[in-house]
Amino acid sequence: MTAPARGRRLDPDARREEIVAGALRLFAAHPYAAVSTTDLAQEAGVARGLINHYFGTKRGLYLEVVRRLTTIPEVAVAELPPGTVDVRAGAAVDWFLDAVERHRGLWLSVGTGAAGDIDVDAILAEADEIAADRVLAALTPDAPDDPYRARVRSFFGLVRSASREWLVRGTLDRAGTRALLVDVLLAVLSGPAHLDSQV
Amino acid sequence: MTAPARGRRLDPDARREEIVAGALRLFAAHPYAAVSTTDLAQEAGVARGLINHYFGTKRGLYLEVVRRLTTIPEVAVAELPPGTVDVRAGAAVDWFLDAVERHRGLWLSVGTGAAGDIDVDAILAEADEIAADRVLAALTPDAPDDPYRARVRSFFGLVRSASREWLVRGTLDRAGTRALLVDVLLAVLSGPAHLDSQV
DNA sequence: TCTCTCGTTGACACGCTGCCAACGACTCAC
DNA sequence: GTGAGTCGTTGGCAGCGTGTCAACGAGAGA
Repeated sequence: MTAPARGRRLDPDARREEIVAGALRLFAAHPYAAVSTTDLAQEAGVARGLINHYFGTKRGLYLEVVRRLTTIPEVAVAELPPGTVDVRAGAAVDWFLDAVERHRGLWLSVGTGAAGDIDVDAILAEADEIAADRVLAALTPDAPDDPYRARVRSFFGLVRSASREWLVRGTLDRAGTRALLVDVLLAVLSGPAHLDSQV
Repeated sequence: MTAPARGRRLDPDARREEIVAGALRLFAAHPYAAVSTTDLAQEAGVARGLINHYFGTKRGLYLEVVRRLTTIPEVAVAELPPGTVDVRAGAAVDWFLDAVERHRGLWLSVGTGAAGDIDVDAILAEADEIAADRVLAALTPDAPDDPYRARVRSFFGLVRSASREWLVRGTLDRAGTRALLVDVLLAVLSGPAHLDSQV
């Protein structure tokens, strides 16, 4: 790392990017409260006040980071193989597990680290909404979305828990995680048939 | 509320209880960072320093509160009706939904509010472990626990998400939530049959 | 080279947390 | 009943972290 050349004038967008990138590293490694604005400024090679100038608040910067992380990657599910729902669901799960394995640390810090604050919940809800749309479009293009969307969003909660069992606790291996996610995803999509037989 | 009679000497256990009770109310209503030790002390009718005396840290008190909330209620699943796994799972879900509906605010603040800090995760993991044992003992008393425990713990992640869909977002009604939980619980318990057919 | 714009800096004020020594309510022996 | 000791309780202190703000100066255009 060469000398950051403090005080250099930068394009606002580029500067924002640098700060967000640094914050991404710190928040991925440490919990929110353990990261100070001093740390954030130092990581970005910038004066502390600049954090507030761009993001208003340490919390504002954090929210921006969360938004980046949870926004679904560009590569969609367009390249899923044709076939039965089972096959396509399996492929989707495989794709997801690859992505998680690649960004392991970062993804865990979000799946684990968020929540509790209403703003973070809103961001995660927004991200889940998008992800749910993609899943529904890919796996049940014919059926109406509405009855299933909430079920799929709920499914993402299990996805996060299962990821932790796999990556953090080691109580599931990758194969076991895959099996669980496929089992449950199919169960989620096969309902709400049980609505008829409910008490 | 009568005058708290400040400075009155109390049994340490009773005092701890009062502080925890007050903290319970505050943390249920506001996020962690929005609650100051001053608030906590005032709510318990006590000097601020006493918080540190009993719990060392504001965080210590918070952890104690989380522990109280997540520890599974005394009433076990012993009174589930006999019958097929489907019937018993349905009854268990109904029991759970009743409990959630009753403690709505508190339960949401925990299901939502935790995570991010390793200590909180540990407490929640401990609580989930206990809950998983109860579910397994009630629904699959014969089968060995090990292959299923991680699957059931993952299931709890979906339980939390589905609760939020139901109580917060309103995208699921109680019947729909029940159907989803039963569907997924049965899928979770019917595996890991898919382990054989995995790619 | 001069000037203007605005990205950037550093110091200031304030709130919150954890620490600690002194206070005094309660207990128990006499 | 009275005195002394115990320990629950208090309030102020020191340090840290955050948000604000006025001033600086790097870069662009004339």
